[in-house]
Amino acid sequence: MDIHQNVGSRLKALRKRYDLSQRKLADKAGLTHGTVSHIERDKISPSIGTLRQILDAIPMTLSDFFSDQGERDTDFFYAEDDLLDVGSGGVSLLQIGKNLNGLPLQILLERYPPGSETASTPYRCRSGEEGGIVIEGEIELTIDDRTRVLKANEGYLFPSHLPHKMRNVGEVDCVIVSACTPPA
Amino acid sequence: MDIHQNVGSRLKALRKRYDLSQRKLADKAGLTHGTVSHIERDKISPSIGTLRQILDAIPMTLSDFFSDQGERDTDFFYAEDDLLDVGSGGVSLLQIGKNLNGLPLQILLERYPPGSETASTPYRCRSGEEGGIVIEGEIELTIDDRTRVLKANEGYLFPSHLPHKMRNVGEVDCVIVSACTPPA
DNA sequence: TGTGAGTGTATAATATATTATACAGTCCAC
DNA sequence: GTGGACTGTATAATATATTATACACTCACA
Repeated sequence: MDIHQNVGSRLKALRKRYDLSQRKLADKAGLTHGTVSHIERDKISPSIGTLRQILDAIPMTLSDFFSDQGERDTDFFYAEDDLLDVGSGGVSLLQIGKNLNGLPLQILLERYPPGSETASTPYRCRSGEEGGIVIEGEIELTIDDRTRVLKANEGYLFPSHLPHKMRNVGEVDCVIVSACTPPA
Repeated sequence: MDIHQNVGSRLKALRKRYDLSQRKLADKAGLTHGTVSHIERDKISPSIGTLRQILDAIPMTLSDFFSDQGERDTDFFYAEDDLLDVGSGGVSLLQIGKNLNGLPLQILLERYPPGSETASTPYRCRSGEEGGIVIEGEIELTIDDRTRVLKANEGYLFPSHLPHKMRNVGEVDCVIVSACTPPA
């Protein structure tokens, strides 16, 4: 009963972030504040049902609760210089936020020069979704053996675990805004 | 359907998929096979520690265990006509995918005419993140009492539970690509 | 037929989680 | 100061999870 690493501190941080007292949270969840106190101090390992009750009251999913969520930025705005380039080769991938660890959302401003492409590796992500919208130019997108060319104002959306590949078959840069969750 | 999804059937399917008997799994996890049996038939709600032991033996993370991996759309590509307008007033919000129910990711192509704005209501979302990138024009964005004007290629990212408001204070349309998770 | 090695289930005994309390500290109004 | 409404913690009593069994069933093989 000492092996539950961080359920307690996680719950406490979560509760604080939503500005709830142990009693308020316990009321919403239909539990007693003592239980919340026990859990937060890692005195007990709550049952799934109990934790689900608590998270439903916040609300938050069990999956999100257990996905590592570190401290988050308090800086909400990002100038162009604040975007972090995580691309390689000729491809530019500008990411919103430098410290995404644990954040459930990654947004990228992508620019593909003519002829450039992303690796065709299956790139086995965790469960999650990935999608985007083409802003300028054209891109050939292959998802799980299905290929299509997308133009400006067209989009895509697929589960991240599928192998996928981007290739700019046009003659001008292709600009895409993409989002995926959770970040790999 | 996921509110009361049973841990039991999920664990049983998982165990079967890895071709393990209740005893083999229990041994690996350092538990008794009776416990596994109880859990699979939903006779008990296991403690987090116990479930973690079991999943470690498979292995699988708690987050992945609770993440819904149900059937989803097999249509990955979206032409401009396939985007669903969920906006109101003068604001156009084109959503990728018509049937997002249960999907953890919503991507929007937003267009704000000069002078238009989104409701200033706190708009208390579920937990999650929301962010975006300005493509054209300028937008005045207010997040939790902080206000800033963003131009093209600038972005924003914040936890969805904070009150926020958009207003186009420029003289041309403002185009934004945004993403949020989970969809409200 | 058996016998042995598998399966999963059912049930008391025991360990643990959850409740119902009491307690101590903080903050604010008066 | 004093009272009241909050915090969060600590500890017995109770409810529940987990264990240690026993049991019934299937399948392969002699």
